[in-house]
Amino acid sequence: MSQEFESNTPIYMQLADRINRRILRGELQPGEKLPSVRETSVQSNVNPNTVQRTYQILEQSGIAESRRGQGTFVTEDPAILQSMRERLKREEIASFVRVMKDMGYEAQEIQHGIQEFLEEENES
Amino acid sequence: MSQEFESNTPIYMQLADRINRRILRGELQPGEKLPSVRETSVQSNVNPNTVQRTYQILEQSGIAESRRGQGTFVTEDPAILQSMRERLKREEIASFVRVMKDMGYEAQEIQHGIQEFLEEENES
DNA sequence: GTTAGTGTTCTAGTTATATAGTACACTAAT
DNA sequence: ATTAGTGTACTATATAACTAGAACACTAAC
Repeated sequence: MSQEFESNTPIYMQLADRINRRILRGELQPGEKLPSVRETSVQSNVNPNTVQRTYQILEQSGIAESRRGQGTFVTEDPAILQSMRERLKREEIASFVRVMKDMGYEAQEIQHGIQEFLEEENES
Repeated sequence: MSQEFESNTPIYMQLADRINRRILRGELQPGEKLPSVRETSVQSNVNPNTVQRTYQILEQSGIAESRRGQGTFVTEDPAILQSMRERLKREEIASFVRVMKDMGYEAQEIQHGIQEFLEEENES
């Protein structure tokens, strides 16, 4: 159970990221109910308050919806999920490319590095 | 001058990253002297103590060397720079790929996404 | 209307970070 | 020897972020 958390970034953000990705990759379906604040709190071994902040973030970003007395649910709107998936994809790529170029790598080297890595990963 | 700092990560780390990358991309040459703690403090508008921590990190990672009474210098050893460059490259790629796969993207989509991004970037 | 389950809010404490100020240690030049 | 310039170390303080704990508010089911 309960994966560990890194110390450098806030737990509620790490938790939000994890849930976000589970939704984006379809592991959690649109309209599906997330575990309650308290249940997640126990399972992840963090304070309910921390989970609450996580759910608050998920709601603000539009990917989930909290209904008092009922629970927190993945948004029903597949368009939101799709656009968020595209946006995050682009952001991740942009950030990655920026760092690589900042280290002095050119476009071709970046592409080649990725390709090489993916091939190696595939072999093992 | 003095670029701004983000609030989420420690200033001394952001500063270390910046200098690190300037070294890796050759903007700061092996053996070159970095500005003194106090000078950087003024230029970046942060406390000397914060700069000191930055330089301490750079020294611990082996990319720079501090000599009491003289200053802090980029390492003379090109092998260190080269291996560090390779290591960071690989780490960045691995981290990027992990996140992308975590969002549900397959190898091919990742490569394609990168390619697309780089082409767009080239046009503008 | 009572209860169990849910999200929400509030107050306080802990910790990490940054800063401030001062003093020390060493080097090179004069 | 003195001086100016450098890195280093220490203590104390302020502030913001994170976490903890408890209480509140709402909903659905019985």
